[in-house]
Amino acid sequence: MSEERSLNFLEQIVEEDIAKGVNGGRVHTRFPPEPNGYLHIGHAKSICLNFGLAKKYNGQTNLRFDDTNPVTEDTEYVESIKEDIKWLGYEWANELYASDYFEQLYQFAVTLIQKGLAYVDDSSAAEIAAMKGTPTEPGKNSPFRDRSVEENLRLFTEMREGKHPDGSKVLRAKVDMASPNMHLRDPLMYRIKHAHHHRTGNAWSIYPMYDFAHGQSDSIEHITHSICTLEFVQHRPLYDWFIEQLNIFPSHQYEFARLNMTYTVMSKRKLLQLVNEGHVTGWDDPRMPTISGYRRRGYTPSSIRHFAERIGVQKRDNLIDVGLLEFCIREELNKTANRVMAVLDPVKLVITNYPEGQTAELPAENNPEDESAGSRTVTFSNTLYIEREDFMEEPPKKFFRLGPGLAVRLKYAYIIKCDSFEKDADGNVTTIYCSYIPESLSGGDTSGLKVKGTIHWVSAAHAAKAEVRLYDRLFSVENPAAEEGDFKSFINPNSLEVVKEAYVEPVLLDAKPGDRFQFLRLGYFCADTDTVPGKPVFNRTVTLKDTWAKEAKKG
RNA sequence: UGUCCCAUAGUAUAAUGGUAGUACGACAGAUUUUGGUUCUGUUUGUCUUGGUUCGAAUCCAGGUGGGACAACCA
Repeated sequence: MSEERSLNFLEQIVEEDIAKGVNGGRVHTRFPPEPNGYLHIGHAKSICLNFGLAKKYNGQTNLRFDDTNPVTEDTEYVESIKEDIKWLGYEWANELYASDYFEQLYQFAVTLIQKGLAYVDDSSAAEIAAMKGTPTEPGKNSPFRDRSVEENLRLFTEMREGKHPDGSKVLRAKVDMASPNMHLRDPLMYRIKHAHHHRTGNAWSIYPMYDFAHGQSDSIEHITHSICTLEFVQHRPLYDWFIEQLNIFPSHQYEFARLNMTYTVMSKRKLLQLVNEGHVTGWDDPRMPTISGYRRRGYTPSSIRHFAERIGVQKRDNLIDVGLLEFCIREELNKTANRVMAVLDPVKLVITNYPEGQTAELPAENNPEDESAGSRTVTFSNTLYIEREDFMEEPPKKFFRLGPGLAVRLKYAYIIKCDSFEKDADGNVTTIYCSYIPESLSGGDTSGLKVKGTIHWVSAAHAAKAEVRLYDRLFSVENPAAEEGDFKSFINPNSLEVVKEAYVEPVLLDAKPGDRFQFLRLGYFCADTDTVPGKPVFNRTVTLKDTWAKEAKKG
């Protein structure tokens, strides 16, 4: 019965540790965001990894905000991050903040000073950078490197007391200015910032650097497996150094490759730019790769979790095809979304042999993949709207839709044949005239006729109106971050098309924000938060697979 | 002229010294009252050169290629 699935490299590490009895077999992970932006799909990978690992091995996961830089952080971000994690379906064991440990971290720093392993440096940022050397040249010792323990203690106390201005002093670890690892060249531990912190207010005028806070925070929480992305590989020796010198709980860090996805960008800095410069409407714009963006777009938590599972985890750089994410949401929505008819680009169709004013309520199944979804009725009449795209004046050979002399089935209704059509002065088709076959009604077809195509429609007199927002990829190149020049110059100008008045089945008037549907033959749509009673707004989550579009493109 | 990480179909990811498999994509066909879904089939891969071994994607060495590191950011 056991499912034979191979383990990813993190699961292997955890299983080996459990087998060896490391930490008594305990597994405790954490997800450590900085509250300076919204979570994106790359964070979702990390969340699924950290929470998923703990869940699988009966462990726990902390949510810890690494809030060590008061000037970029905000409670708005804290709240959005918590909401997104919950929405993804995960529960944290403890909600914690690096700022909870500020006093403890301060004491750690004092301990290092006392051991002669940290010193106050009065050099400017530029001087420190200059003395740092380069990756291929060793650095130089700071002239302040050999201050006495007493002087260091006094100055560090004064820094805490706010007696020195921003930038005038820092506390550095005394490691090795000649180390080939840049992060070991006397890294900064504390800097002076007379800034208001979202949780500690004005209590502190010094704040620990990430490198001095992160590893010890994991240690304080007794995190067993500290999982992060590849760029921190070379920081690990420093974290291990602090842990060893302070003789505290040895958390171990393991690194994986961050998620990259085609046709999008995945850095908070770039996403912030898109928001601030108005290229999108906000962090939750449905075109954004943020979790809140995907939520608004109509993605489900499970589709994102399945995506995270399918992409796997490794240490090599990757660029995942966004098509895989789309596959994951289609796969789910195909089974769960009710079908409904909507015409986005309408053209009028008149059935000349169907009595004017007569109507019929025709049964329509809600979901062919799920019988329990039941059925509804749709109103039929002699005047309909169909999709403009479903009619061609001079159709090519394999066009299985409407054209002069061609026949199609109207979904849930009759087979019709096109007799004629009218155009306006500009050459646009204005009305299509058809005749219907009375014996061909769906469910009781005795006509013996076979048609290749079935199209969707709505009755002109009975249709409701809705706004529909059609989204396409935000960038027009596969890997905007890798292109030369400003990534914003690769923004897809057609990433959003708004249909102000689409004609839809009246049932959609009752749609509530978050409700998901398949608009037959068009795609999956989700009622937007802008929806108000009687005036629905729909976001296109993803199109259906369209083999005809592909065929047509081939020409 | 440094240190570290990495290298398997188009994209991801397995195979943990013993038959190179899976998913997505692509292509072809069947089914279909959604050109959807479903089903069947096809296609394409171990960066390179040596070494160890009865046997190497896997272990070792050299090369090549990609990535990371010089924020008082995280």
